Amino acid sequence: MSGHTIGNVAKRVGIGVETVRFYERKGLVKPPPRSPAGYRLYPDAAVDRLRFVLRAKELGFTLDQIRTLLDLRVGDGTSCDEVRSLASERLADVEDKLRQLQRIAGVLREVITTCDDNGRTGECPILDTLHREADDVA
Amino acid sequence: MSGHTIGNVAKRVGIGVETVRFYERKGLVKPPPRSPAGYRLYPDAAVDRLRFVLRAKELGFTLDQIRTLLDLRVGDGTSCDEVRSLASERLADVEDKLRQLQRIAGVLREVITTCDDNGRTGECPILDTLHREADDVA
DNA sequence: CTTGACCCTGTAGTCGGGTACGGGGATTAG
DNA sequence: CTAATCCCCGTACCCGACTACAGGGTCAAG
Repeated sequence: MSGHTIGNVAKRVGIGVETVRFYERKGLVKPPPRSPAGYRLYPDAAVDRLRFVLRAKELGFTLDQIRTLLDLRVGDGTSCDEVRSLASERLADVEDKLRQLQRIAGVLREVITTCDDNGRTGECPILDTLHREADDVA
Repeated sequence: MSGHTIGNVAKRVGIGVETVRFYERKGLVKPPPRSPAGYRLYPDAAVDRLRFVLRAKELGFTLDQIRTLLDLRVGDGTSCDEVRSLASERLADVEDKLRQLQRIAGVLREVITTCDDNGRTGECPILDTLHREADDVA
């Protein structure tokens, strides 16, 4: 009735049931209520939470970092100051990643258009571009 | 004379010598010339390349992906079309990551300012925000 | 000409993040 | 009723990315 089985949830987000249980052990999804027979019965929110985990993972966050991201909601024992400073730390990480990615995106665009113009790879100053990029950041 | 020893290079970029050799085995840095005694002697470019690897890793690229990024310069045997399509693929990845990160950054900023306004965590609709975010993306 | 800080090549161990059993109950379709 | 399919728990295994030896050569300082 109320709640999706683990297999159902797993299929929705495109991962295995083992992985969902693994994330539960790691504290990334909270243990859901159980059916009389002991089956996990997930609320809809669990699906969203799992999707969030997967996206964050794609972006290079570790499971630990993702947990602290999600734990920002703790609410009761934690002061707003703590939450804010945690969030600020994460925001700084994220903004740094954004800057780096924008550089890489720029380089790739340059590579692509440069290649467009002349037909041969030998003339594409790709590694040079990557080098300049690397120097800039260094 | 011409070239930095592995330890020197490793210290400059802030990793261990073992890791540099590991990256060489993985094809992320090309084998440098050797001294008569067999010591690796790296050109300055190697330092840049290593820094690039580290940044890319931070951004959630696997070592394999980073290698293909760096191999874009191959030049001789590869056609410009190949290079362009590789670069386009990577660019698509990168742009996707950028979008996701921008969302997360937005959520974090919202969390921070919301927390600013009222003093207590219980009132910060943080998980709600994360949820809305997750729903949007779904 | 020795001592200490490097370097070399292996190979083995670690850690994060899963993935795959094995043995056993629950549910549901026919 | 029974077979297929799902779920439970626990343990063991796997892969990517390091990290740490072991055993031995090199080099600059004193």
